[in-house]
Amino acid sequence: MTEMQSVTETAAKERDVTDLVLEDILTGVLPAGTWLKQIDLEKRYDCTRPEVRRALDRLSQKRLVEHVPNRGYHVYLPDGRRAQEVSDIRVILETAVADLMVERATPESIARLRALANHFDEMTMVGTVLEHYEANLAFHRELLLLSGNNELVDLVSEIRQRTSSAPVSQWRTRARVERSAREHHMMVDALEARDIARLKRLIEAHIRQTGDVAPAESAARQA
Amino acid sequence: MTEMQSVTETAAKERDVTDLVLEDILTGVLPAGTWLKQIDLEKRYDCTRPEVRRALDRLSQKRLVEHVPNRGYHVYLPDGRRAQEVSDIRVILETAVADLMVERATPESIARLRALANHFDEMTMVGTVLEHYEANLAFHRELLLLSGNNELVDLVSEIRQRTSSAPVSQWRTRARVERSAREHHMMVDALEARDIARLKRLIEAHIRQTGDVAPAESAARQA
DNA sequence: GTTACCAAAATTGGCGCCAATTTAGGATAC
DNA sequence: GTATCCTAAATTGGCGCCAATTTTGGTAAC
Repeated sequence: MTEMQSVTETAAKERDVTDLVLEDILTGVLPAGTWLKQIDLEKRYDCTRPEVRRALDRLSQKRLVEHVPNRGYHVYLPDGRRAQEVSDIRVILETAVADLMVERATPESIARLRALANHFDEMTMVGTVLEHYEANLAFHRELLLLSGNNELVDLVSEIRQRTSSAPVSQWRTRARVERSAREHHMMVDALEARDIARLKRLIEAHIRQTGDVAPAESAARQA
Repeated sequence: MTEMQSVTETAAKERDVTDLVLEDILTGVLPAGTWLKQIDLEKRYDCTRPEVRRALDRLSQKRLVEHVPNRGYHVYLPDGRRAQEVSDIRVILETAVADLMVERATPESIARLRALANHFDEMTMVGTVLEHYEANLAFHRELLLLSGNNELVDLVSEIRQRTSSAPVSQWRTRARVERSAREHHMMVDALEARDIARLKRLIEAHIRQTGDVAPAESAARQA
Protein backbone atom coordinates (compact mmCIF):
# COMPACT_ATOMS: atom_id res chain seq x y z
CA MET A 1 0.00 0.00 0.00
CA THR A 2 2.94 2.32 0.46
CA GLU A 3 4.66 1.98 -2.90
CA MET A 4 1.67 2.96 -5.00
CA GLN A 5 2.88 5.77 -7.14
CA SER A 6 3.62 4.44 -10.55
CA VAL A 7 1.40 4.39 -13.62
CA THR A 8 -1.35 6.97 -13.52
CA GLU A 9 0.78 9.49 -11.67
CA THR A 10 2.17 11.72 -14.39
CA ALA A 11 -0.26 11.19 -17.25
CA ALA A 12 -3.42 12.15 -15.36
CA LYS A 13 -3.35 15.80 -14.48
CA GLU A 14 -6.44 17.57 -15.65
CA ARG A 15 -9.05 14.89 -14.92
CA ASP A 16 -11.25 14.60 -11.87
CA VAL A 17 -9.74 12.68 -9.00
CA THR A 18 -13.03 10.94 -8.25
CA ASP A 19 -13.06 9.33 -11.68
CA LEU A 20 -9.45 8.26 -11.32
CA VAL A 21 -10.08 6.51 -8.03
CA LEU A 22 -13.29 5.04 -9.43
CA GLU A 23 -11.40 3.63 -12.40
CA ASP A 24 -8.75 2.09 -10.20
CA ILE A 25 -11.38 0.43 -8.05
CA LEU A 26 -13.29 -0.81 -11.10
CA THR A 27 -10.22 -2.18 -12.80
CA GLY A 28 -9.03 -3.86 -9.64
CA VAL A 29 -5.92 -1.73 -9.15
CA LEU A 30 -7.32 -0.93 -5.74
CA PRO A 31 -8.67 -4.30 -4.58
CA ALA A 32 -11.63 -4.79 -2.28
CA GLY A 33 -10.84 -4.12 1.35
CA THR A 34 -7.93 -1.79 0.62
CA TRP A 35 -7.59 1.09 3.06
CA LEU A 36 -7.42 4.34 1.14
CA LYS A 37 -5.00 6.54 3.06
CA GLN A 38 -5.43 10.16 2.17
CA ILE A 39 -1.70 10.84 1.97
CA ASP A 40 -1.14 7.96 -0.40
CA LEU A 41 -3.95 9.07 -2.71
CA GLU A 42 -2.59 12.61 -2.55
CA LYS A 43 0.75 11.45 -3.88
CA ARG A 44 -0.63 8.84 -6.26
CA TYR A 45 -2.92 11.20 -8.12
CA ASP A 46 -0.81 14.28 -7.50
CA CYS A 47 -3.62 16.31 -5.99
CA THR A 48 -4.43 18.20 -2.80
CA ARG A 49 -5.95 16.95 0.42
CA PRO A 50 -9.38 18.52 -0.08
CA GLU A 51 -9.61 16.95 -3.54
CA VAL A 52 -8.91 13.53 -2.07
CA ARG A 53 -11.49 14.02 0.63
CA ARG A 54 -14.13 15.17 -1.83
CA ALA A 55 -13.48 12.10 -3.98
CA LEU A 56 -13.71 9.78 -0.98
CA ASP A 57 -16.92 11.42 0.20
CA ARG A 58 -18.49 11.05 -3.24
CA LEU A 59 -17.45 7.43 -3.53
CA SER A 60 -18.83 6.66 -0.09
CA GLN A 61 -22.12 8.27 -1.15
CA LYS A 62 -22.09 5.96 -4.14
CA ARG A 63 -21.36 3.13 -1.71
CA LEU A 64 -18.20 2.12 -3.46
CA VAL A 65 -16.07 2.75 -0.41
CA GLU A 66 -17.03 2.58 3.24
CA HIS A 67 -16.27 5.35 5.68
CA VAL A 68 -15.30 4.42 9.22
CA PRO A 69 -15.12 7.56 11.39
CA ASN A 70 -11.62 8.33 12.61
CA ARG A 71 -10.37 5.24 10.84
CA GLY A 72 -10.62 6.16 7.20
CA TYR A 73 -12.09 4.84 3.98
CA HIS A 74 -11.72 1.37 2.50
CA VAL A 75 -12.97 -0.26 -0.68
CA TYR A 76 -16.20 -2.15 -0.03
CA LEU A 77 -15.86 -5.86 0.45
CA PRO A 78 -17.74 -7.99 -2.07
CA ASP A 79 -21.18 -8.86 -0.81
CA GLY A 80 -22.71 -11.85 -2.55
CA ARG A 81 -26.22 -11.03 -1.42
CA ARG A 82 -26.00 -7.42 -2.58
CA ALA A 83 -24.53 -8.45 -5.92
CA GLN A 84 -27.43 -10.84 -6.35
CA GLU A 85 -29.95 -8.14 -5.50
CA VAL A 86 -28.40 -5.70 -7.94
CA SER A 87 -28.47 -8.33 -10.66
CA ASP A 88 -32.15 -8.91 -9.96
CA ILE A 89 -32.82 -5.19 -10.28
CA ARG A 90 -30.92 -4.98 -13.54
CA VAL A 91 -32.86 -7.91 -14.95
CA ILE A 92 -36.13 -6.26 -13.99
CA LEU A 93 -35.21 -2.90 -15.51
CA GLU A 94 -33.51 -4.03 -18.68
CA THR A 95 -36.01 -6.72 -19.63
CA ALA A 96 -38.95 -4.43 -18.81
CA VAL A 97 -38.06 -2.07 -21.63
CA ALA A 98 -37.28 -4.78 -24.20
CA ASP A 99 -40.52 -4.07 -26.05
CA LEU A 100 -39.75 -0.36 -26.18
CA MET A 101 -36.28 -1.10 -27.51
CA VAL A 102 -37.63 -3.29 -30.30
CA GLU A 103 -40.25 -0.68 -31.09
CA ARG A 104 -37.81 2.16 -31.35
CA ALA A 105 -34.93 0.34 -33.03
CA THR A 106 -33.94 1.76 -36.40
CA PRO A 107 -31.48 0.41 -38.98
CA GLU A 108 -29.09 3.15 -37.89
CA SER A 109 -29.23 2.28 -34.20
CA ILE A 110 -28.81 -1.40 -34.99
CA ALA A 111 -25.75 -0.56 -37.04
CA ARG A 112 -24.34 1.44 -34.11
CA LEU A 113 -24.94 -1.50 -31.79
CA ARG A 114 -23.19 -3.87 -34.17
CA ALA A 115 -20.24 -1.53 -34.30
CA LEU A 116 -20.10 -1.38 -30.50
CA ALA A 117 -20.38 -5.16 -30.23
CA ASN A 118 -17.49 -5.44 -32.68
CA HIS A 119 -15.53 -2.89 -30.69
CA PHE A 120 -16.00 -5.05 -27.59
CA ASP A 121 -14.68 -8.03 -29.53
CA GLU A 122 -11.59 -6.06 -30.51
CA MET A 123 -10.95 -4.92 -26.97
CA THR A 124 -11.06 -8.56 -25.92
CA MET A 125 -7.92 -9.01 -27.97
CA VAL A 126 -5.93 -5.84 -27.78
CA GLY A 127 -7.46 -3.39 -25.29
CA THR A 128 -6.60 -2.66 -21.69
CA VAL A 129 -8.86 -3.84 -18.90
CA LEU A 130 -10.40 -0.40 -18.61
CA GLU A 131 -11.01 -0.05 -22.34
CA HIS A 132 -12.65 -3.45 -22.32
CA TYR A 133 -14.84 -2.50 -19.39
CA GLU A 134 -15.85 0.74 -21.05
CA ALA A 135 -16.57 -0.96 -24.35
CA ASN A 136 -19.04 -3.18 -22.52
CA LEU A 137 -20.60 -0.15 -20.86
CA ALA A 138 -20.91 1.66 -24.16
CA PHE A 139 -22.76 -1.25 -25.75
CA HIS A 140 -25.27 -1.57 -22.95
CA ARG A 141 -25.70 2.18 -22.81
CA GLU A 142 -26.55 2.34 -26.52
CA LEU A 143 -28.93 -0.57 -26.11
CA LEU A 144 -30.75 1.03 -23.20
CA LEU A 145 -30.91 4.37 -24.98
CA LEU A 146 -33.38 2.74 -27.34
CA SER A 147 -35.90 2.70 -24.52
CA GLY A 148 -36.10 6.48 -24.82
CA ASN A 149 -35.78 6.77 -21.05
CA ASN A 150 -32.57 8.69 -20.34
CA GLU A 151 -33.12 8.49 -16.63
CA LEU A 152 -33.10 4.71 -16.92
CA VAL A 153 -29.80 4.77 -18.78
CA ASP A 154 -28.16 6.78 -16.02
CA LEU A 155 -29.71 4.68 -13.29
CA VAL A 156 -28.44 1.40 -14.70
CA SER A 157 -24.98 2.90 -15.16
CA GLU A 158 -25.07 3.82 -11.50
CA ILE A 159 -26.22 0.54 -10.03
CA ARG A 160 -23.80 -1.28 -12.32
CA GLN A 161 -20.98 0.23 -10.28
CA ARG A 162 -22.46 -0.84 -6.97
CA THR A 163 -21.52 -4.47 -7.15
CA SER A 164 -18.11 -3.77 -8.44
CA SER A 165 -15.72 -4.84 -5.92
CA ALA A 166 -13.83 -6.95 -8.40
CA PRO A 167 -15.98 -6.21 -11.42
CA VAL A 168 -13.58 -7.14 -14.15
CA SER A 169 -12.17 -10.03 -12.23
CA GLN A 170 -15.43 -11.67 -13.20
CA TRP A 171 -14.00 -11.73 -16.69
CA ARG A 172 -10.91 -13.62 -15.70
CA THR A 173 -11.71 -16.64 -17.78
CA ARG A 174 -11.43 -16.15 -21.50
CA ALA A 175 -14.40 -18.42 -22.09
CA ARG A 176 -16.72 -16.13 -20.19
CA VAL A 177 -15.55 -13.01 -22.00
CA GLU A 178 -16.03 -14.64 -25.35
CA ARG A 179 -19.46 -15.78 -24.34
CA SER A 180 -20.34 -12.21 -23.40
CA ALA A 181 -19.11 -11.02 -26.77
CA ARG A 182 -21.23 -13.58 -28.57
CA GLU A 183 -24.28 -12.66 -26.52
CA HIS A 184 -23.89 -9.03 -27.52
CA HIS A 185 -24.24 -10.03 -31.15
CA MET A 186 -27.16 -12.34 -30.37
CA MET A 187 -28.94 -9.47 -28.67
CA VAL A 188 -28.53 -7.30 -31.74
CA ASP A 189 -29.85 -10.20 -33.85
CA ALA A 190 -32.93 -10.55 -31.67
CA LEU A 191 -33.46 -6.81 -31.84
CA GLU A 192 -33.24 -6.83 -35.60
CA ALA A 193 -35.64 -9.78 -35.82
CA ARG A 194 -37.99 -7.88 -33.48
CA ASP A 195 -38.20 -10.95 -31.26
CA ILE A 196 -39.05 -9.41 -27.90
CA ALA A 197 -39.28 -12.66 -25.93
CA ARG A 198 -35.90 -13.84 -27.18
CA LEU A 199 -34.32 -10.49 -26.46
CA LYS A 200 -35.61 -10.62 -22.90
CA ARG A 201 -34.22 -14.10 -22.39
CA LEU A 202 -30.86 -13.06 -23.77
CA ILE A 203 -30.68 -9.97 -21.59
CA GLU A 204 -31.51 -11.94 -18.47
CA ALA A 205 -28.98 -14.64 -19.22
CA HIS A 206 -26.36 -12.04 -20.04
CA ILE A 207 -26.81 -10.19 -16.78
CA ARG A 208 -27.03 -13.26 -14.59
CA GLN A 209 -23.89 -14.90 -15.90
CA THR A 210 -21.79 -11.86 -15.15
CA GLY A 211 -22.90 -12.03 -11.52
CA ASP A 212 -20.68 -14.02 -9.20
CA VAL A 213 -23.50 -16.42 -8.37
CA ALA A 214 -24.18 -19.43 -10.57
CA PRO A 215 -27.21 -19.06 -12.89
CA ALA A 216 -28.89 -22.09 -11.36
CA GLU A 217 -28.74 -20.70 -7.84
CA SER A 218 -29.89 -17.24 -8.89
CA ALA A 219 -32.88 -18.76 -10.64
CA ALA A 220 -33.71 -20.68 -7.49
CA ARG A 221 -33.48 -17.56 -5.38
CA GLN A 222 -35.67 -15.66 -7.78
CA ALA A 223 -38.42 -18.29 -7.52
CA MET B 1 -33.24 35.26 -0.29
CA THR B 2 -31.44 37.39 2.24
CA GLU B 3 -33.83 37.14 5.15
CA MET B 4 -33.78 33.37 5.42
CA GLN B 5 -32.79 32.73 8.98
CA SER B 6 -35.87 31.89 10.94
CA VAL B 7 -37.26 28.50 11.82
CA THR B 8 -34.72 25.72 11.70
CA GLU B 9 -31.90 27.91 12.89
CA THR B 10 -31.72 27.26 16.61
CA ALA B 11 -33.42 23.88 16.91
CA ALA B 12 -31.19 22.00 14.49
CA LYS B 13 -27.71 21.65 15.89
CA GLU B 14 -26.54 18.09 15.95
CA ARG B 15 -28.00 16.83 12.66
CA ASP B 16 -26.29 16.57 9.32
CA VAL B 17 -26.49 19.70 7.21
CA THR B 18 -27.10 17.70 4.04
CA ASP B 19 -30.30 16.26 5.46
CA LEU B 20 -31.45 19.67 6.61
CA VAL B 21 -31.04 21.21 3.19
CA LEU B 22 -32.61 18.13 1.61
CA GLU B 23 -35.63 18.46 3.86
CA ASP B 24 -36.05 22.12 3.04
CA ILE B 25 -35.93 21.38 -0.67
CA LEU B 26 -38.36 18.47 -0.33
CA THR B 27 -40.82 20.45 1.75
CA GLY B 28 -40.65 23.41 -0.57
CA VAL B 29 -39.03 25.80 1.90
CA LEU B 30 -36.32 26.24 -0.70
CA PRO B 31 -38.30 26.43 -3.95
CA ALA B 32 -37.06 25.26 -7.34
CA GLY B 33 -34.64 27.66 -8.95
CA THR B 34 -33.48 29.21 -5.68
CA TRP B 35 -29.81 30.13 -5.62
CA LEU B 36 -28.18 28.62 -2.55
CA LYS B 37 -25.61 31.14 -1.38
CA GLN B 38 -23.04 29.57 0.86
CA ILE B 39 -23.04 32.43 3.35
CA ASP B 40 -26.80 32.27 3.74
CA LEU B 41 -26.78 28.52 4.32
CA GLU B 42 -23.94 28.96 6.78
CA LYS B 43 -26.05 31.30 8.88
CA ARG B 44 -29.33 29.49 8.35
CA TYR B 45 -28.10 26.12 9.56
CA ASP B 46 -25.47 27.56 11.89
CA CYS B 47 -22.62 25.57 10.41
CA THR B 48 -19.22 26.13 8.85
CA ARG B 49 -18.29 26.81 5.25
CA PRO B 50 -16.83 23.36 4.53
CA GLU B 51 -19.97 21.72 5.88
CA VAL B 52 -22.11 23.78 3.52
CA ARG B 53 -19.92 22.90 0.59
CA ARG B 54 -19.96 19.20 1.39
CA ALA B 55 -23.75 19.29 1.57
CA LEU B 56 -24.01 21.15 -1.74
CA ASP B 57 -21.61 18.75 -3.41
CA ARG B 58 -23.59 15.73 -2.18
CA LEU B 59 -26.89 17.23 -3.31
CA SER B 60 -25.47 18.01 -6.73
CA GLN B 61 -24.30 14.40 -6.99
CA LYS B 62 -27.85 13.36 -6.20
CA ARG B 63 -28.96 15.83 -8.87
CA LEU B 64 -31.17 17.76 -6.52
CA VAL B 65 -29.24 20.97 -7.06
CA GLU B 66 -27.27 22.10 -10.07
CA HIS B 67 -23.73 23.39 -9.83
CA VAL B 68 -22.69 26.22 -12.13
CA PRO B 69 -18.93 26.81 -11.83
CA ASN B 70 -18.05 30.17 -10.34
CA ARG B 71 -21.74 30.97 -10.11
CA GLY B 72 -22.94 28.70 -7.34
CA TYR B 73 -25.61 26.10 -6.70
CA HIS B 74 -29.34 26.37 -7.33
CA VAL B 75 -32.27 24.04 -6.75
CA TYR B 76 -33.06 22.07 -9.90
CA LEU B 77 -35.92 23.35 -11.98
CA PRO B 78 -38.80 20.91 -12.41
CA ASP B 79 -38.39 18.83 -15.53
CA GLY B 80 -41.61 17.25 -16.75
CA ARG B 81 -39.86 14.76 -18.97
CA ARG B 82 -37.52 13.58 -16.22
CA ALA B 83 -40.38 13.30 -13.75
CA GLN B 84 -42.22 11.16 -16.27
CA GLU B 85 -39.19 8.95 -16.81
CA VAL B 86 -38.68 8.47 -13.09
CA SER B 87 -42.35 7.55 -12.70
CA ASP B 88 -41.96 4.97 -15.45
CA ILE B 89 -38.96 3.48 -13.67
CA ARG B 90 -40.81 3.33 -10.39
CA VAL B 91 -43.74 1.58 -12.02
CA ILE B 92 -41.42 -0.97 -13.57
CA LEU B 93 -39.59 -1.70 -10.33
CA GLU B 94 -42.47 -1.70 -7.89
CA THR B 95 -44.89 -3.72 -10.01
CA ALA B 96 -42.16 -6.19 -10.96
CA VAL B 97 -41.85 -7.40 -7.39
CA ALA B 98 -45.58 -7.52 -6.67
CA ASP B 99 -45.57 -11.31 -6.82
CA LEU B 100 -42.66 -11.50 -4.38
CA MET B 101 -44.46 -9.15 -2.02
CA VAL B 102 -47.61 -11.27 -2.03
CA GLU B 103 -45.55 -14.40 -1.56
CA ARG B 104 -43.62 -13.07 1.42
CA ALA B 105 -46.44 -11.18 3.11
CA THR B 106 -47.20 -12.38 6.65
CA PRO B 107 -50.05 -11.39 8.99
CA GLU B 108 -47.50 -9.39 10.97
CA SER B 109 -46.20 -7.44 7.99
CA ILE B 110 -49.74 -6.73 6.82
CA ALA B 111 -50.55 -5.41 10.28
CA ARG B 112 -47.51 -3.16 10.13
CA LEU B 113 -48.59 -1.85 6.74
CA ARG B 114 -52.09 -1.12 8.03
CA ALA B 115 -50.59 0.79 10.92
CA LEU B 116 -48.44 2.83 8.55
CA ALA B 117 -51.39 3.52 6.27
CA ASN B 118 -53.33 4.72 9.31
CA HIS B 119 -50.40 6.84 10.35
CA PHE B 120 -50.43 8.49 6.94
CA ASP B 121 -54.14 9.22 7.38
CA GLU B 122 -53.42 10.89 10.71
CA MET B 123 -50.63 13.01 9.29
CA THR B 124 -53.06 14.21 6.65
CA MET B 125 -54.97 15.85 9.47
CA VAL B 126 -52.51 16.95 12.08
CA GLY B 127 -48.91 16.46 10.87
CA THR B 128 -46.50 18.88 9.30
CA VAL B 129 -45.66 18.67 5.62
CA LEU B 130 -42.45 16.84 6.39
CA GLU B 131 -44.10 14.34 8.71
CA HIS B 132 -46.68 13.67 6.06
CA TYR B 133 -44.03 13.17 3.42
CA GLU B 134 -42.11 10.81 5.67
CA ALA B 135 -45.22 8.84 6.59
CA ASN B 136 -45.74 8.19 2.89
CA LEU B 137 -42.12 7.14 2.51
CA ALA B 138 -42.38 4.79 5.49
CA PHE B 139 -45.41 3.03 4.02
CA HIS B 140 -43.82 2.47 0.66
CA ARG B 141 -40.58 1.39 2.27
CA GLU B 142 -42.33 -1.26 4.35
CA LEU B 143 -44.22 -2.43 1.29
CA LEU B 144 -41.07 -2.77 -0.78
CA LEU B 145 -39.24 -4.51 2.05
CA LEU B 146 -41.56 -7.45 1.43
CA SER B 147 -39.73 -8.08 -1.83
CA GLY B 148 -36.74 -9.19 0.23
CA ASN B 149 -34.49 -7.05 -1.95
CA ASN B 150 -32.94 -4.41 0.31
CA GLU B 151 -31.02 -2.91 -2.54
CA LEU B 152 -34.30 -2.25 -4.30
CA VAL B 153 -35.71 -0.49 -1.25
CA ASP B 154 -32.75 1.88 -1.14
CA LEU B 155 -32.82 2.45 -4.88
CA VAL B 156 -36.47 3.45 -4.96
CA SER B 157 -35.92 5.78 -2.00
CA GLU B 158 -33.16 7.40 -3.98
CA ILE B 159 -34.93 7.89 -7.28
CA ARG B 160 -38.00 9.11 -5.41
CA GLN B 161 -36.00 12.19 -4.46
CA ARG B 162 -34.91 12.88 -8.00
CA THR B 163 -38.12 14.33 -9.29
CA SER B 164 -38.69 16.41 -6.25
CA SER B 165 -38.57 19.90 -7.25
CA ALA B 166 -41.89 20.62 -5.62
CA PRO B 167 -42.63 17.11 -4.44
CA VAL B 168 -45.18 17.87 -1.79
CA SER B 169 -46.74 20.64 -3.79
CA GLN B 170 -48.20 17.78 -5.76
CA TRP B 171 -50.32 17.19 -2.70
CA ARG B 172 -51.78 20.64 -2.66
CA THR B 173 -55.29 19.52 -3.29
CA ARG B 174 -56.95 17.72 -0.41
CA ALA B 175 -58.78 15.42 -2.80
CA ARG B 176 -55.54 14.00 -4.13
CA VAL B 177 -54.08 13.39 -0.69
CA GLU B 178 -57.20 11.61 0.45
CA ARG B 179 -57.15 9.50 -2.68
CA SER B 180 -53.56 8.52 -1.93
CA ALA B 181 -54.54 7.57 1.60
CA ARG B 182 -57.40 5.38 0.31
CA GLU B 183 -55.11 3.73 -2.20
CA HIS B 184 -52.68 2.79 0.54
CA HIS B 185 -55.43 0.83 2.25
CA MET B 186 -56.54 -0.72 -1.02
CA MET B 187 -53.00 -1.93 -1.63
CA VAL B 188 -52.93 -3.61 1.74
CA ASP B 189 -56.28 -5.19 0.93
CA ALA B 190 -55.01 -6.57 -2.36
CA LEU B 191 -51.92 -7.86 -0.59
CA GLU B 192 -54.01 -9.62 2.01
CA ALA B 193 -56.25 -11.11 -0.67
CA ARG B 194 -53.12 -12.25 -2.51
CA ASP B 195 -54.44 -10.65 -5.68
CA ILE B 196 -51.22 -9.94 -7.57
CA ALA B 197 -52.81 -8.45 -10.68
CA ARG B 198 -54.92 -6.04 -8.66
CA LEU B 199 -51.96 -5.05 -6.53
CA LYS B 200 -49.97 -4.26 -9.65
CA ARG B 201 -52.76 -2.13 -11.05
CA LEU B 202 -53.08 -0.25 -7.78
CA ILE B 203 -49.36 0.39 -7.52
CA GLU B 204 -49.18 1.72 -11.06
CA ALA B 205 -52.18 3.99 -10.62
CA HIS B 206 -50.81 5.21 -7.30
CA ILE B 207 -47.44 6.14 -8.74
CA ARG B 208 -48.77 7.71 -11.92
CA GLN B 209 -51.28 9.96 -10.23
CA THR B 210 -48.66 11.48 -7.99
CA GLY B 211 -46.63 12.45 -11.04
CA ASP B 212 -47.30 15.87 -12.49
CA VAL B 213 -48.38 14.41 -15.83
CA ALA B 214 -51.96 13.28 -16.37
CA PRO B 215 -52.48 9.48 -16.16
CA ALA B 216 -53.94 9.38 -19.66
CA GLU B 217 -50.84 10.89 -21.23
CA SER B 218 -48.47 8.75 -19.22
CA ALA B 219 -50.33 5.63 -20.26
CA ALA B 220 -50.11 6.72 -23.89
CA ARG B 221 -46.40 7.31 -23.59
CA GLN B 222 -45.88 3.93 -22.01
CA ALA B 223 -47.65 2.19 -24.89
C1' DG C 1 7.96 -15.46 28.14
C1' DT C 2 3.87 -13.02 28.09
C1' DT C 3 0.81 -9.34 29.02
C1' DA C 4 -0.49 -4.78 30.11
C1' DC C 5 0.33 -0.09 29.96
C1' DC C 6 2.28 4.09 28.30
C1' DA C 7 4.20 7.14 24.91
C1' DA C 8 5.23 8.65 20.32
C1' DA C 9 4.18 8.63 15.53
C1' DA C 10 0.77 8.76 12.09
C1' DT C 11 -3.65 9.64 10.24
C1' DT C 12 -8.02 11.68 10.09
C1' DG C 13 -10.92 15.71 10.01
C1' DG C 14 -12.43 20.43 11.22
C1' DC C 15 -11.78 25.24 10.24
C1' DG C 16 -10.39 29.69 8.27
C1' DC C 17 -7.88 32.48 5.18
C1' DC C 18 -6.85 34.34 0.65
C1' DA C 19 -6.85 34.39 -4.43
C1' DA C 20 -9.80 34.24 -8.69
C1' DT C 21 -13.92 35.17 -10.89
C1' DT C 22 -18.21 37.29 -11.40
C1' DT C 23 -21.73 40.81 -10.81
C1' DA C 24 -23.63 45.15 -9.92
C1' DG C 25 -23.39 49.98 -9.71
C1' DG C 26 -21.73 54.33 -10.95
C1' DA C 27 -19.42 57.54 -13.77
C1' DT C 28 -18.28 59.25 -18.17
C1' DA C 29 -18.63 59.82 -22.98
C1' DC C 30 -21.47 60.09 -26.96
C1' DG D 1 -30.96 60.36 -22.07
C1' DT D 2 -28.70 56.16 -23.02
C1' DA D 3 -25.04 53.00 -23.67
C1' DT D 4 -20.52 51.47 -22.49
C1' DC D 5 -16.68 50.89 -19.71
C1' DC D 6 -14.40 50.68 -15.47
C1' DT D 7 -14.10 50.02 -10.65
C1' DA D 8 -15.54 47.98 -6.24
C1' DA D 9 -18.11 44.76 -3.61
C1' DA D 10 -19.47 40.12 -3.10
C1' DT D 11 -19.24 35.31 -3.82
C1' DT D 12 -17.09 31.17 -5.01
C1' DG D 13 -13.49 27.83 -4.44
C1' DG D 14 -8.73 26.22 -3.62
C1' DC D 15 -5.34 25.22 -0.14
C1' DG D 16 -2.89 24.44 4.22
C1' DC D 17 -2.54 24.28 9.07
C1' DC D 18 -3.54 22.40 13.60
C1' DA D 19 -6.25 19.78 17.02
C1' DA D 20 -8.34 15.16 18.14
C1' DT D 21 -8.25 10.41 17.79
C1' DT D 22 -6.25 6.11 16.79
C1' DT D 23 -2.60 2.84 16.15
C1' DT D 24 1.77 0.94 16.87
C1' DG D 25 5.96 -0.04 19.07
C1' DG D 26 8.57 -0.36 23.12
C1' DT D 27 9.23 -1.06 27.91
C1' DA D 28 8.45 -2.72 32.29
C1' DA D 29 6.23 -5.64 35.47
C1' DC D 30 4.36 -10.02 36.61
